[in-house]
Amino acid sequence: MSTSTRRPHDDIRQGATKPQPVDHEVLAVVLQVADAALHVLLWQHDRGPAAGSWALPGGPLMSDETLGQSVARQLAQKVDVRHLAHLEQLETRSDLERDPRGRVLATAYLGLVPADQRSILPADTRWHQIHALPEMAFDHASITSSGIRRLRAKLSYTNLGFALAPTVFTASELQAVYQAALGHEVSATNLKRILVRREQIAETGTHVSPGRSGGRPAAEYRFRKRHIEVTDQFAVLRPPELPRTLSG
Amino acid sequence: MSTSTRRPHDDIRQGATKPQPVDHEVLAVVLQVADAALHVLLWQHDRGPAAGSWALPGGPLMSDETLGQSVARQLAQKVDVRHLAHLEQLETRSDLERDPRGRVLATAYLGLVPADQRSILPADTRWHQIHALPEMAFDHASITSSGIRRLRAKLSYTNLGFALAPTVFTASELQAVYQAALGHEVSATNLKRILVRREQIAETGTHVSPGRSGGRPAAEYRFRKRHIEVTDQFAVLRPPELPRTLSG
DNA sequence: CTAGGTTATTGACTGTTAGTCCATAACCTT
DNA sequence: AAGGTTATGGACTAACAGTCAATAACCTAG
Repeated sequence: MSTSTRRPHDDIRQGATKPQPVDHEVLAVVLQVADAALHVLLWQHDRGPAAGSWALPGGPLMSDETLGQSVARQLAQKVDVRHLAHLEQLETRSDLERDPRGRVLATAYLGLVPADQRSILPADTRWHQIHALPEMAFDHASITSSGIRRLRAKLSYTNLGFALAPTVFTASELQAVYQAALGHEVSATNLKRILVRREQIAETGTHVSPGRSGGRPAAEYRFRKRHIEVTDQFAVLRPPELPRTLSG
Repeated sequence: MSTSTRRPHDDIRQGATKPQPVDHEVLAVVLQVADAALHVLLWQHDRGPAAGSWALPGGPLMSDETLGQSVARQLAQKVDVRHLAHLEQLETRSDLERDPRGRVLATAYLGLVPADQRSILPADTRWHQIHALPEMAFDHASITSSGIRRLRAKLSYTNLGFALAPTVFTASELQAVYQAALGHEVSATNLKRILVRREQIAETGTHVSPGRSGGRPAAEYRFRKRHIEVTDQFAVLRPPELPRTLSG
C-alpha cells in the first residue's frame, strides 16, 4: 500500500516492469449496407506515421468518460450518431507494436447504420466497400474483420437485422440487405419466413405504392423490436419444460 | 474540420478533460464444473476498501505485456494455468466509479478448467458455486455474470464443451457437465446424438471398466478438436451452394 | 381491352435437426 | 437365475430450413 494511490489492488510486487498507466483509445467499426455491398466508415490520415492510409474513426479516451461515451463523442465528428441503430463493444487490442508511436490500448466498438440513412460526411471521411478496402492504418484492417465477423454471426442468431434494414421494408429489400451483409446469396422467401416465425418482423399492413416496379406491390414489414435480442429458437439443448412454440 | 485541432490522432486539443493515460487491470472469470455445479475462482481481499469481500483473480497491466500475457501471468498466482483449456477476452469495463480508489479500466477474460483437473490453491483462494456467491468486490459480480452468460451461449453453438469436460468421458459424464454449466436438465441421449452429428465428439472405442457402477459399461468419447470452433449447422441462411451434409 | 412481362406471395414438398420415450443390452449382486 | 442398475439404440414426432412451382397483382405495348 504505502501512500501510492494508483494501484488497482492492494499488493503489487515491484519488478522490472511497472504497472504504469497506459494510453487508451477508442475505435469504431461502423457498417452500413449501400449499393448491394457492405461498407465501413473510414477517414484518411493527412499526417503522422500513417499519413495517406485510412483509419477507423476514434481517438483518445478522456479522463472523465466511459468507453461508450468516448466512442459516441468521437463518432459524432464523423457521422450523425443519431443514425446509429446499434453500438456494442467489440474487443480490446493490446499488442505492444500496434501503433509505432508508442503503446496504446484500443477498445473497438461495432456500430451499425440502417441502409436508408444518408450521412453528411467530413471531407476526410468516406464509406468504403469491404471488398475494396484501401491501405489501412495500424491494425485497423484486422479490427474491421473482427467487426464484420461479429455482425455476420449475430445476424444468424439475433434480430440484429433491425440495425441494418430501413424502418419499413419489403421482403426483397430485406433480402438485399442480408445478402450484402452476409456476403452470399439469400432466399427472400426463406428469409422472410424464418424471421416471421421467430417473431422478429411483422407486416405493417401497408404495401409499396404500385407502379414503382412494374410488378405486384410488395407488402411492407418492420422489425418488432429495435434492440438486440437472441433467438431462443437457436438455443440448442434448451430446458425441457419450455414448449418450443404455442402450437398444439 | 479545417484547422480545428480536434483530431483523434497526432494532435490533441487541451480541454477540461485530458486524454491522460489511465490505470488498467486485467481480471479473469475462471469457471469449472465440480460436484454437479458450476464454480468460479475467487480470492478474498484482506485489506483495502473491499477487505473481506471476494474478488476475481487479476491485477494491474504491466507496461511490457499484452492483456493476454497479463492475465496468464496473474492467473498463475492463483491456479495452475496449464489446467486452463480455454481463455478468451470477455469485455472491458470503464465505469468511472467501478473502483472507489480511483479510475481503473478492467479487461475481463473468460477461462475454463476441465472438470477432472484438481488445482492446488493459495490460502486466500477458493472455488465458489455460482449459486452461492459471497459478497464480491466492486463490479466483479456483474463481470462474473457476463462470463457465465458467454459460456452458456457458446456451449450451444460451439464445441466449447471440450474446455469443461475431461479429456475422455462417458455420455453420462458429459451430460452432468453440460447440465451443471447450463443450469437446467439435459438429456444424455439427445446431447450425445447432437454432438456426434456435429462431429464435435467421437467414440474412443474404449469402455469404462466394468464393475464400477453396477450397470452396463459406458462407451467413452473425446472431443475431436480442443480449440474453439463454431457449429456450421447453426448458421441459419447459409450459402445455397454448400450441401448441408454428405448424404444423397 | 388484352397479351405478355415483371415482381411478389403462397403453398407444397423434402430433408435436417432436435426432443421424447421405450425396448433392449450389458453389467452387477443376491 | 432373478432382479437391480446403467447404457444404448431405435422409433416416433415436432420443429426448422431450403427449394420450387403455381398463382396474384401490378405494368406496358399493341
